[in-house]
Amino acid sequence: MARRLLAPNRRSDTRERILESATILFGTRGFDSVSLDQIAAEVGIAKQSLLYWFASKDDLIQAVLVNMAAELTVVVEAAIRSAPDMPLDRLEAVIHAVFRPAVRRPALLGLLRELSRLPTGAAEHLTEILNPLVTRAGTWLRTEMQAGRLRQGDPSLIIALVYATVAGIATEPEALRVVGWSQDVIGLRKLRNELTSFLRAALAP
Amino acid sequence: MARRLLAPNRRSDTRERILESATILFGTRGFDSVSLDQIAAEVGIAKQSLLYWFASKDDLIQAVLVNMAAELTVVVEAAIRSAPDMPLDRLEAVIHAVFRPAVRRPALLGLLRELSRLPTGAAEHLTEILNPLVTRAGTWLRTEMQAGRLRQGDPSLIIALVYATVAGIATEPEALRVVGWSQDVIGLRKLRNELTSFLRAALAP
DNA sequence: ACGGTTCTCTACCAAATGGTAGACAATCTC
DNA sequence: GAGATTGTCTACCATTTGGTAGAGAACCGT
Repeated sequence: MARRLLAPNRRSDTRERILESATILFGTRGFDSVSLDQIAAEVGIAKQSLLYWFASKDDLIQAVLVNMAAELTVVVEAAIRSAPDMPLDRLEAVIHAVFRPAVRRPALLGLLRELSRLPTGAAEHLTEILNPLVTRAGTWLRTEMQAGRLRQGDPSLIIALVYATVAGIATEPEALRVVGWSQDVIGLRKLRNELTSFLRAALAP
Repeated sequence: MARRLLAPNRRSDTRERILESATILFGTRGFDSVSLDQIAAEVGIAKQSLLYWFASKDDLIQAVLVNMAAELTVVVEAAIRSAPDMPLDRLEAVIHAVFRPAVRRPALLGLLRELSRLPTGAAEHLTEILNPLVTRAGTWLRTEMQAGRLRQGDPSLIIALVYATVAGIATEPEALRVVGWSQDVIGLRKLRNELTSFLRAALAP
């Protein structure tokens, strides 16, 4: 697992390309539904070359998950830092930030849905990365509520609402289609705008 | 596929037991991650007995989906009919109704998430069952809004919000755990209550 | 030029998967 | 009671899966 650290990687983006393809495939079709052969074919290499970079499928899954958590963290942290100071405006900025990767790479959030398919405890170390993010958002919301700049409520619900909406809708266009909704009825951008104005109405003090 | 219609089924609940086990397993772990052997073992029969009742895995999946759609329809329709007349109260009643199967059988809603893993068009006939449900809810919300009994907004968002929250949270306890939330922080019942009061705040005229 | 490292490949394997063929027992119909 | 139907099973099969063994090419520092 630390092999990569010992060897100076000369010039090979293979590992990154594998991670990228694996993220998309795993996120859209699930861990169990995607074979190493398919990922390798997508990257354009042989399966055994893939197994050179990642010792096993589990290894690859772990790497993909850590990658995803790090990427989400960067996006959200940046949004929080650079957002305006008014709580509702900042909330909107964060929501926009969360929606952005969802729009461009729905697979990223699809990975979160895949966590339940892992053996128990297999994603434990993700907690270290994602928990601070959620905790920080929660304490910020609570502070604003106590300061009277947001209506009282449960910060956890706000976060859960945003997460569920983005993850649930962004990664499930098929479920929406089956229900009879086209992308016109509830496309991602429209959904984002509706959600923010909705939260504004619900949270204005 | 019509074999069952020709033969009068004497006394055998095997088919129903298979459907029940398959619903739970498919809904929690996904179509591709569950083998016919596992389902058969859960029911307590041999795989070949399962294949006697359902000609193929695809057949079984289709049957499970139709079953799910019908069950959801019954629950929601009943809630709409027997709910009080005040729009916010009725909305709350419907939300409670949607949460009920999610609490007792999260797998039922988990099946909706699985739709995206099906080959394109494989779940087309589900539209006939589920679309009327969603359409009906949408027109009702719109009517109430136009009558001034609910604040103006996009009915689609309300429905999407409720669906995403229930489906996203109910069927993904693992994702919540990874983020660092225990069931205490955002258990289903608490979430349901928070969501309804939240919607009340946002939708009161 | 040479020995070692890095990287990709072909060939192969054991296990699991969806599915078929058909035997056998219980039950129903007449 | 005889024959057909219904339901469950054991045995088997072709394909796919994750993974191993090891050969060979390209590149490195010396």
